[in-house]
Amino acid sequence: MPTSKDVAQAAGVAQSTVSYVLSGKRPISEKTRKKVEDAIQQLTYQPNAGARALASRKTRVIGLVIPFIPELHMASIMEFVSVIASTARLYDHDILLVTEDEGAPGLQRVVGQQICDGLILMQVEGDDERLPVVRNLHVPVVLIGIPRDPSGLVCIDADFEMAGEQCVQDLAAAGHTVISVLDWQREVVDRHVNYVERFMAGTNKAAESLGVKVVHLPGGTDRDVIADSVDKALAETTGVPAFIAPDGTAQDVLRRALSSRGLTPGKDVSVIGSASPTLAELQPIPLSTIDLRPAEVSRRAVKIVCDLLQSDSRGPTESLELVPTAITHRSSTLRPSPGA
Amino acid sequence: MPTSKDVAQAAGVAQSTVSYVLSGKRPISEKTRKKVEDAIQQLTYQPNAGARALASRKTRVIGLVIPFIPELHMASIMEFVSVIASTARLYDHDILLVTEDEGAPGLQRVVGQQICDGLILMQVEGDDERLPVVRNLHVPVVLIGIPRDPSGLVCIDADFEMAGEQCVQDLAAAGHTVISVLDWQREVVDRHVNYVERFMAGTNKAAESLGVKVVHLPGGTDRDVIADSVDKALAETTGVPAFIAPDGTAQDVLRRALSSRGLTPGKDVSVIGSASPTLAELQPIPLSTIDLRPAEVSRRAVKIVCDLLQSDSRGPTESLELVPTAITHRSSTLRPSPGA
DNA sequence: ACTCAACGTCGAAGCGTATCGACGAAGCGC
DNA sequence: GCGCTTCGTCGATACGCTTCGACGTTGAGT
Repeated sequence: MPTSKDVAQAAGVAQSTVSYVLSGKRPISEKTRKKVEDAIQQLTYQPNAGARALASRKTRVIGLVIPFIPELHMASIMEFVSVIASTARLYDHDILLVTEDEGAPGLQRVVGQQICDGLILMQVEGDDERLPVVRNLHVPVVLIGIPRDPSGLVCIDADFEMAGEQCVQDLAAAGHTVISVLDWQREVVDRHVNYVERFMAGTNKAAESLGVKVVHLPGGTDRDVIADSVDKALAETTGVPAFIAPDGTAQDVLRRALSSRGLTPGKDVSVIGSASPTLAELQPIPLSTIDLRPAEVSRRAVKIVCDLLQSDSRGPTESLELVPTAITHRSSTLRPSPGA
Repeated sequence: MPTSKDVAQAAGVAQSTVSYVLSGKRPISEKTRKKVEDAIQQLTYQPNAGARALASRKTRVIGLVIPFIPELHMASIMEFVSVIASTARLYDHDILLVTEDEGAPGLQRVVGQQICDGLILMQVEGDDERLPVVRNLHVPVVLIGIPRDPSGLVCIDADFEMAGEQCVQDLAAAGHTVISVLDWQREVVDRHVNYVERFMAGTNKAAESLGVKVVHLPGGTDRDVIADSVDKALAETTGVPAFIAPDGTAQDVLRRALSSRGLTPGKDVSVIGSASPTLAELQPIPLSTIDLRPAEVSRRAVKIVCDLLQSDSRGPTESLELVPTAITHRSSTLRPSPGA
């Protein structure tokens, strides 16, 4: 592998000049720049990341802590991961995977060994055990998800409360007076993942202001649980029943339960699921969805870390961003009745 | 951040001694080792990755090239990613994400800048444009998937041919004489991903030796396509129909098409889907599955790279490993009739 | 014509680790 | 008791880059 010294030699300049051509941190004459760039081309020189990191104290790597619990909707997690990795490249950074099972020590490891310049944590719980550690890490950390106490932390997430409101408003506008909301899986609820509560709060708020009734029911992927929830919902409803299934994993089971009871979404029942535009395409039926904007959340998370990295802010930072959500109508919900 | 020099000072030894304590590459007396380890503890010393990489010419990082095309079954991709990351830690390595859209230049980048010591590529196509580059990279590369010409490459994958055989054998044993196989999505088939062909070959081979009929039909997630395929299959079948859906994305749509025709899996139709044990749990019905062993494939891929890394083999290596698959019976298939 | 400020380039000093050769101290056989 | 190996430690150097201070060169201003 050629080094910058080889390039310097080939171009007839000093090694430091090569470095300045690459970094642009000092003015270089057009003539010299050309000589150096030609030499780089010819030798197919690429700077050594280790040496660069050692000298500059920047690795240009961001650690991404990913969850893998089957109860989460993996397709959507993957969308986060993928967009985060692509976006990081736009900022000339790379992504290092850290699995959630490494826990807090894992964070200390990658930061302590200076493998990463910053971190992004996914699936942050209400009282995440890693939070105290995060607060004391001297590198930028962005949380995807809002913990119970976000003080001293930088957080971003979809606006789940808005999402809840939008779903209820939408169904109310279509004439539904009783709306059933399937909860996330027990495993998720029990972790006090804050978005569950925010979503539910949104549905309640909208229900109150619109004078409709919202019924919360157990969700998940267990067939019997869902069947039970559906039966309860049907019992509570006089008109056309409506369901909101914000948890991606519950959608298939719900659809199945409805269809086995002879109910067709968009005809004798309304269903709003959750999916990004990308994933909605793959649904077995044209599902009306609430888009929780995983791609946008991912992009912003990366931007925030990179901005913090650049501003080199060592002081404690704190911020909270909520990304607006949006409903997309497909044929699984009733149209608003103009007469209503 | 403390350095090894600080540790040396605190322990009253030379810096090189600290290094030898950590690496174990030279004998160290019990007394000295203890002093050094205490100092490390006290200072919470962690070696600097950049400096280590620079001096040792090893980064302890493996690049993982991930696909993100919606047509793939993302939940299963995520299972690969997650297991690969965890396994890498067992070998004291980390995983750097490289997205597929960086293409061949992306590989040259991470290897050229010496960000990684080795690579794992997922979703390798039959005539992958990256193969010529891979052959000339002077680092270990493991492909998950088998290209058309695997010469000079190290490949691993599930044994899709075995999987195809097992599915057909199983359904034949349950008394089915006509078996319909849903193909992968067009987008996947058109990329000549080799596992598609291997799976189909397996089904044909078994069909021939068992004297049953295998019908190949278009798959994917398009409702109309699947509906069409189901109708064709039903027309071809006299007894109880049987379906194999090796592509995870097609399963939901297939189930829906069957149920809307009044067919119940395990009763008047047999269905074998594809899922790892982890993911099978989350299916809306107890689906009999072919397990394509993503976790095992992942573990072995990591092991192979790490072994190659250790043996430091610069010479061209070539190998091909197939991981045996297995069928798990749940209630979506008929039981073998003892009288048959 | 002379001063002074850019401008462009160079040399050298680190950054923190791994590793090689050297060297004193023991332990062995004869 | 002598030379010899083995053990345990040290000092020095190399790894490839960034960055700082220094220095020669121009061109503008007076």
